Amino acid sequence: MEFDCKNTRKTRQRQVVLETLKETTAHPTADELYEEVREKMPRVSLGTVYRNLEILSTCGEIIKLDLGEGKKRFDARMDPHHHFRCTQCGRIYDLPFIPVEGIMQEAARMSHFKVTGIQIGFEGVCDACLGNEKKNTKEVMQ
Amino acid sequence: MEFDCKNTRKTRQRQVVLETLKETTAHPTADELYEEVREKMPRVSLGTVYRNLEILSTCGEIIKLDLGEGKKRFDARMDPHHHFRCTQCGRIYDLPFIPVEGIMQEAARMSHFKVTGIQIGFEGVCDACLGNEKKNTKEVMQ
DNA sequence: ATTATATTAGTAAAAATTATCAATAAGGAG
DNA sequence: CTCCTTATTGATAATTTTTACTAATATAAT
Repeated sequence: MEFDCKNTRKTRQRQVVLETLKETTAHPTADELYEEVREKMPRVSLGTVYRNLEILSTCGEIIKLDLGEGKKRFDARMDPHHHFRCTQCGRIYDLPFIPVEGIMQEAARMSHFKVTGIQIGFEGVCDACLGNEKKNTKEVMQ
Repeated sequence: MEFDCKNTRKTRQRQVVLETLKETTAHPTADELYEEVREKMPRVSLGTVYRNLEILSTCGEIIKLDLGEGKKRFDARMDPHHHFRCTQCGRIYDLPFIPVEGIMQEAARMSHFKVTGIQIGFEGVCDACLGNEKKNTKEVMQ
């Protein structure tokens, strides 16, 4: 039942998926990453990208993000940090880490539940959109 | 382009959707709420439930939640509070509000972005699952 | 080299959500 | 109340995102 990360094999596909994700800071979706991986491995399948992203995140090599867009995004940056989504251009930015242990402890204290994780997503308007309102979504996306 | 909440009509379907959501604290998905609404209005369509949940949340009458499950949930409780998802039984619990202005200001200060919103979702193990580990998912869901 | 099995490509299917459209009904004007 | 505009509905199709299936292949241990 439990997935065993020690029994995974170092396949070429999995290496390319991880390596390609590490090359970007754009927090791509599975489909977006698939397009990039295809440039290196034209015969790779979308299912393989999905499967490897799932395995890599389960095994703690990458992070699976859900910023409330109805699809998942992935991030190979593993040091503690937060994410910010610009509501105008849709870009996802990294934000430096802000300690959240206090909030988690407070939540645990009030609920008596065992709080093991916290998902924080910031949203607002990014520098580019603040300074240049006339750029539309298409022009600044990705 | 911008949706105008003042031009909406008070339809029977919209009223029943809102009223039904207000009757529960289970944070139902659109599909789950559809089943409940059908008991009062057997001929209502799933699309109507989706559409009204979208309109009601856009107009600030309910809250749309995304706790990273790959589907949206809805909440008619409008006072400030947080959400906790039990990773064992899947239930969503309300948690009292914990002030988050400090974190938002810190994020804005570090990024120089305009931070307008923050999504926080806690996860862990709830009281019921902590105290009674042998209950499985099926038994305790909903 | 042999072997066990994790993984793959390709495809189908599932799940969640959105779009389409003729028919209906809300709500304002007269 | 009646007429009229148009927001909304039910029914269904289509889209989007993700997962499942399967025979063939590749990985890594023996």
